Amino acid sequence: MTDVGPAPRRKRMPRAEREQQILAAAEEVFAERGFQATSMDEVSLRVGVSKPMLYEYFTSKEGLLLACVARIRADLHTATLEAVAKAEADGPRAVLEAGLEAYFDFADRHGRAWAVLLNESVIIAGPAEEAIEAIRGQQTLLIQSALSRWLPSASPERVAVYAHGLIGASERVARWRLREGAGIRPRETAALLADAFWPGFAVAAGLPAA
Amino acid sequence: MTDVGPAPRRKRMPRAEREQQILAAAEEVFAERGFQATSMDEVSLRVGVSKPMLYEYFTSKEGLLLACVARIRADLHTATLEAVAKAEADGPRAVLEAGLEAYFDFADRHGRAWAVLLNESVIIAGPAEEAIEAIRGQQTLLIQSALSRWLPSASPERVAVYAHGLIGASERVARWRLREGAGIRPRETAALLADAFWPGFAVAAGLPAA
DNA sequence: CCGGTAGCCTACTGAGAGTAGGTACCGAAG
DNA sequence: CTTCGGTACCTACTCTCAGTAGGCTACCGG
Repeated sequence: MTDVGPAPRRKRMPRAEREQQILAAAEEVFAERGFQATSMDEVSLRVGVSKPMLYEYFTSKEGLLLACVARIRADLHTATLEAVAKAEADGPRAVLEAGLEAYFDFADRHGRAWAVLLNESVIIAGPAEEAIEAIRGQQTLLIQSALSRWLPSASPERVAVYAHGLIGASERVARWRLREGAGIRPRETAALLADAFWPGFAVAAGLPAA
Repeated sequence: MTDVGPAPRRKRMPRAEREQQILAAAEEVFAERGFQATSMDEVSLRVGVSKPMLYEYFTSKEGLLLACVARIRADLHTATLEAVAKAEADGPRAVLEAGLEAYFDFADRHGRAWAVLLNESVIIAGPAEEAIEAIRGQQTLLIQSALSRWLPSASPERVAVYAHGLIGASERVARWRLREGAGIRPRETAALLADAFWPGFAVAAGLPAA
């Protein structure tokens, strides 16, 4: 029982920095174990900070998840925006493809973290569910606005269905790629999915489907 | 402290029947509260049976969820099959639309139970995740086989992407309908989503996109 | 050098998943 | 009718883990 002093006493650190550390650790653990099987004790252990800190900064386990989701979604959002902006000049079909490719690429790079944080582990039933849907809503809005620019004559319902359909399709295809190992690259996947949707968009816009 | 005997002693019942009772109650509670917030105690209370029974029959909380998922998925599967079979004579586009309509209709009828059991609450990270994906796989296979009949010249990757895309799109659109109240009927929703996908299918099949 | 506060901790409570180890009931064999 | 076996069922736990109460300490401005 050679007790070397009362406690190791971690180093102090400004709040913002600690928050980032915690988020990084939490993202890891969530990705490894999934939300359900993640324990706050393990996260705190991995950061090297005590549990009440996590609650101080993120209120609850769901809060912590939510913060992770918000962060990774924001990254996804900017990545997509960037890709889309670059393709803008090449016309709508190129934009669609670039957006999809950015998405699959992002999913590839973030592996299970992407799957857990943005899809499966969205367990929550209460207010957090709303919050997560709200975050997803940004993405939907982005697509909806792009769509209604290209399809000015389409009804709002049509635009909504197309936008949500596109998002759902992307998510599920990305998930499939993750699970099957999928020897098919983001670029080709994007092209295939664009093939599925583009003719529909073209028809709705009154253009030839080619 | 007027204790009226040691316990009310429920009625005995053959296993299969009890299992159905339990599944019904569990589906209710899962739908109301979501997986996370559902307690086995509450389920057992609602069935009027003690907790160890649930574990005897379903092994774990995840096992119970899984059984619910399997049951509701099976219902969905037969509903879809039926609708599709009826539309078979009217050609592929009709089949697509009928399948989608059956899906949205099913989601409408089962409300939150559908959302929780088939989408959001799929929390699980371990083997249960696999099991759930496997169940979903049936549906994917169904669509894939239909697709490869209509698009005999398409590569397997293309068929896979289209199939997963279609499923993802349906799920997300159904979810959107559920959340927004969506004053748009299953029939019209199906037509819109079919509009989104059909031209792509037609192009892939080498037909006019009309 | 002396508050004030922001970052941090130990040590608890309570809820709920899962289990050990029985008891009551029923049909069949003796 | 009685014992035997099996199946449905129960009470009363354990243990893990989210979340909290309450206090200590390092650092900064005055």
